[in-house]
Amino acid sequence: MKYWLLKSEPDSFNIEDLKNSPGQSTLWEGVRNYQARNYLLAMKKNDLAFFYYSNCKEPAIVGITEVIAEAIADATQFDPRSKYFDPKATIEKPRWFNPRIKFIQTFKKSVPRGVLKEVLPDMLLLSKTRLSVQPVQKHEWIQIQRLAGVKNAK
DNA sequence: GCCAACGTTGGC
DNA sequence: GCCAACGTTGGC
Repeated sequence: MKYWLLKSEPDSFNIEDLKNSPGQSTLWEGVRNYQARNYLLAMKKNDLAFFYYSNCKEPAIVGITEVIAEAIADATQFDPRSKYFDPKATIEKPRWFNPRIKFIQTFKKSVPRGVLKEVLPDMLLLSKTRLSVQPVQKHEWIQIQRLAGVKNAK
């Protein structure tokens, strides 16, 4: 099983929005960066992902989601009215794929970027500023849950 | 709101 | 294929 981190701007889609979605799940659409794309393709069912708030007052990891379906062709790439439309993508050869992720929990105590800098200074999140999907190491995963005060961590 | 980092585009 | 120009991300 692998661990991931997904960035979202809380003004556009936050973890409450995910919780309130049908089935408490959503397709992770709209990523148009090749490195992130490769990570999205590598996200497999049962993998877990942190939900991170970017571009906001207090950037932080706020909760946990689980991958429940993998590598679904991103519908927005075929839609000329979508801002994510990709004229080079075809139904036969899609270029962009989504995992479906499900809400697991919102941390009672979110873990701010500032704390991550102190405790886990080597995290990819702190150096790869523009990568919206990233892998998380197991020891980082465990440590962050501890910082968030999660009991029965997995 | 500023601006550094960095990915993408397009002319040559 | 290089690289300047440009656009976006995202912390601060």
